[in-house]
Amino acid sequence: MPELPEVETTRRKIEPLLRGRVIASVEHDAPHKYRDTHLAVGRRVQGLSRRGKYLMLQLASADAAEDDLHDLEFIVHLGMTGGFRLDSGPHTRVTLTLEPDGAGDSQQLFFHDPRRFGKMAVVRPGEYAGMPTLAAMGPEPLSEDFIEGDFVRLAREAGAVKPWLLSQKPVSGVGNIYADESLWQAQIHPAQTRLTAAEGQRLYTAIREVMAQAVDAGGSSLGNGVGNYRQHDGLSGLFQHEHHVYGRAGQPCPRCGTDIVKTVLAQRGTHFCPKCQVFEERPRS
DNA sequence: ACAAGATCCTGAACGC
DNA sequence: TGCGTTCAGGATCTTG
Repeated sequence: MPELPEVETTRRKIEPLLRGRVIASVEHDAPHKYRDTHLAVGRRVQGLSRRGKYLMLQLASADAAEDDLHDLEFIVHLGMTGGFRLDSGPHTRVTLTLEPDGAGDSQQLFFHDPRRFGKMAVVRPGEYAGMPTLAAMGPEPLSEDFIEGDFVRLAREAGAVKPWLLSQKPVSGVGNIYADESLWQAQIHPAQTRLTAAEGQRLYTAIREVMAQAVDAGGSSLGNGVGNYRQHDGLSGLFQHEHHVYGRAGQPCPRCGTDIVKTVLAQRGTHFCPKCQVFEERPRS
């Protein structure tokens, strides 16, 4: 469920609750999904960062100064349905308890994850063996590391463009919703292979624009389904109101009025405009 | 090397 | 109302 905009929104919202606090306990079952969390106990959260759809809490010793380097990373992946909440509930999978800070701030944060696809692990900084997607993560779409020329060059050799984006290798953080939205904006068919330079440039720009707008809107919250993304305080994102194709099968394309089509590509629901996004056969030469 | 499929899970929505 | 089927925003491992 959560893609870059939802994970970034989560980061911004929970960082003030965690920064500077010492972790008193991390309680959960299913240790294979939440690895080495005991290493976080007694450590201070120096800050929260994000890579693609992964959140990482920087941990240092409890007596570390504010600007000391962290020596552990507490990595969180929200999976399809994970999110942090201020209250526990039937789908609470992990309970994070903080040492009192004397300011009366909340002492617990609950990781809620109905489908249990979320994962956590405490590792030494940068040690991402066992997390191949994170280890091979492409550049952040909203950073200076995301370079148009590099992206266009890679896209010329790529297979079907949507699965290629979902691999997280050409660029990080793009999931099913934002892949469909970016491809619609760039007017490229989701199954198109071997993008032209013009297509690659349009897609590069579209990804940056769509991601920036979605982050500004606090991400997308969809329907009432099990995977409905919510912020820790129960608030919804607003970007679902800006969707042009995702979840709009049978409704008119905002650009040309043709009915939006939904198909399945790489086992993912895929929405596009059959008139604006035309597939062209481009065999490997 | 790459693509396609199966797998991990649960619950909401839909059809009969 | 009740039951079975289908579907869901992701990552990863196996198979071809």
